[in-house]
Parts: sequence; structure tokens; C-alpha cells
Amino acid sequence: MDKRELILKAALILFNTYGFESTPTARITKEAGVATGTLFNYFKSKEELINVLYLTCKESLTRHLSLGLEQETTFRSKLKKIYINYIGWSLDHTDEFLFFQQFCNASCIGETTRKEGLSKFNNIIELIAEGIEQEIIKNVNLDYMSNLLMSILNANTYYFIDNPSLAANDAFLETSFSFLWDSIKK
Amino acid sequence: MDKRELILKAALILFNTYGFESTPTARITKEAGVATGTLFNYFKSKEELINVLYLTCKESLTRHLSLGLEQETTFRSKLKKIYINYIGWSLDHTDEFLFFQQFCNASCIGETTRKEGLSKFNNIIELIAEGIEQEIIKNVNLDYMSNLLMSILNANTYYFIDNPSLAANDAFLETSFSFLWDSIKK
DNA sequence: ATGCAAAATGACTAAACGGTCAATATTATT
DNA sequence: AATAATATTGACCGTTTAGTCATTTTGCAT
Repeated sequence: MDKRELILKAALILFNTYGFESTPTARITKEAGVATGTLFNYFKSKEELINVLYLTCKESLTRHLSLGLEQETTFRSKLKKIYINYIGWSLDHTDEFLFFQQFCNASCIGETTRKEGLSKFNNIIELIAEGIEQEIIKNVNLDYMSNLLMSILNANTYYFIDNPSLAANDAFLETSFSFLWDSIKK
Repeated sequence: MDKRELILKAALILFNTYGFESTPTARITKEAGVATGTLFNYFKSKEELINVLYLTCKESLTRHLSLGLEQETTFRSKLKKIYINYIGWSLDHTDEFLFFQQFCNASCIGETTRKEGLSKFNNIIELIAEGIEQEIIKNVNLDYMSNLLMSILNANTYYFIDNPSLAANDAFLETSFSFLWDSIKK
């Protein structure tokens, strides 16, 4: 297997478990089964490594979020599709989801990386803006609405990760979505 | 001023800004204006320092949450009182609130400390349980409901911290509370 | 087989860290 | 004023860290 991939995979799990500063590069390379120097052949520094990891995760997530979105017709069904996609991706990529939660606001992630990551959510922000304009959801500041949505979404996702069997339960999926929808609908 | 207090105060801000691992004890003592050894006279280790900080913050918060709660009669008004108290405390103790958000799940906080901290929320959890029993709010798992509530509460609090002038606006306070209430009410 | 470029290695280094402790300063007691 | 008790200090130490680089191994073209 590609040694770069092995390093990224080991780093993902170790960063999740011990945090960025408490994970020595020597530990990462040991876990990946490569020499200490190899990490620095592929990444300029430990910081570059975690930034690459961050963007890789975010790309994987955003790619999945829009899947099948064009088939939905109403605002609610579009939002629910994104909701289902988000939870589905998180269950399939638990380590990536948890990494993301832990490091999305960490100072080891550079400002450039963070901005690049945020831009990938633009189409979803636009959808929310439409919902406000069409008076389907409450009329508040777009930033406020986005952050609130993400908070509820993440809270629900954590619950599905702790109880993965529930994800196959359409009734509970709808119930959990109702917490989000009832909160924002007009 | 008490040197112990100076150390706690400096640590709070530095941990917020740079994180636990990226804040050398030497930096804390320098900022506090005391010698490096002084920190270890008051705290056995850097870890004990952050655990004390955690419990201090949590105590201050929970003391304020129940203020005036006995005067409220309905479930909704009780919850709103807690809501207002939480946001009020967070605005008055922004550093403590942010510290809390960053470190409530961090591994540097010991299991004992975390459990001690959680127990302080017991009366609020009980209130939520009553709301479920009395069929005022949706009937779901108590843990799920608690986590969801905290998520919405924190999302709203962040917004008030970014826009402190809104906290004096009763209409917006009610609007923001409606995001929480509409989400959970039956 | 041979030569060669690219990839991988791990012993090594300079810097930074948490924590110690003997010495010093401050405060309280008589 | 003398003494004892307590609080404070910062030079110092052993350990750990990210990152380097001369050397070795690998894979491929001829």
C-alpha cells in the first residue's frame, strides 16, 4: 500500500485518540510501519500533515453531501436528502467525522486551509438562503441559521454513531430530522 | 492579588488561545508575573491546573443556571429562564464559556473531573425528564434530548457572544429561544 | 546483469518541555 | 529584635520532540 496513505491513515486515528500535540511523529510512522524520515518525504512538517488530512476529509464529505440532490423537488426534501447524506457519510467514515469535529476549530489548522474547506459548503449555504427568501424557514441572519443547522446536524450524527442500528430505521430518521426541521421552519 | 488566582486567570486565556499542549507552563507563569516554581506550589502538575480550572468554571456556571428558577411556573418558562441564565453567564464570562466548549471533551480532563462536572447538571436533566413524562416535549431518549438541547443552546450562545448587543433585545431573545423550543416541543 | 534515479531509512541533533529543589525573601510569632 | 514558619524564586535536569541527512534499498530501463 502507498506509504503516504498509510501515514495519513495512522495519523487520523492517532490524532483522534491523543490529539495533535500529544501524537509524536515517531508514533505515527511506527503505526504506519514506515521510517521516521518517510513522513517528511511526503509532508513538509507535522502541521502540513494535519492540514492535508483536514482537506481530504472535508472533500470526501462534501462530495457525498450533494448525492442525488437534483432528484428532490421541495426545499424540505432537499434538506432531508443532505441530512441523510451527512449522517450516512459520517457512519461510513466515523474516524473522519470525529477528526473533523475535533479539529475544525483547532489552531493547528491554518487559516488558508479553513477558508478553502468552508468554501466547499457554498452550495448548501445558498440553498438555505433560498429557503429564507421563499419564507419557508425563519427569517434570521444566514450565519446564525447555518451554525444552528450544523449544530443540530452534528448532535444528531453523534447519536447515530453511538447507535448505528438506528440509521436503518426510517421512522427514527424522520423523527430525528423533525428536531432540525421543526426548529427552523416558519 | 493572590498568585494562585493570577495563575488560573493567565492559564484560562492562554489555554483558550493556544490549547493545552501548546501552552508551556513557563508561559503561564510569565503571563501571571510569578516564577515557574510557583505554579507547582499551588498545583501538583499542569494537568491538575487545567482540571481545577474546569471545575471552577463549571461550578460558576451551574450556580447561575438555577437563579430565579423557583419563580417560574410552566415548563416552558422554566426552560426559558435557564436559557436566559446560560446566555447571561456566558456573556459575563466569555473566556470561561469558550474554555468550557474547547475542553469539555478533551482528554486532559480526567474522568473523575468530568463526572463531578456532569453531576452538577442533574437538576436540569430531571426537569427535561419531567417535560417528557408530561408529554410537553417529544418523547425520545433522555441523553439524546439533553445533547440536542445543549447543542442548540451553545450555538445560540456563540451568536450572542459575537453580537452582544442582541442580548438586550427581548424580541430576539424570544426568537432565538423559539429555535430551541420549536425543535423539542410536541 | 548493470547502472541509475527515486524512495526509504534511522541514527542523530538542537530546541523545548514539565517539573525539582536548594537558596532566598517574606510574613507571623514571641 | 530574634526566631521560626511559610511562600517564592529561577537555575537546573532528564526527557521528549520535530525535523535532518548521509547512507542504503528498491524498482526500472537498458
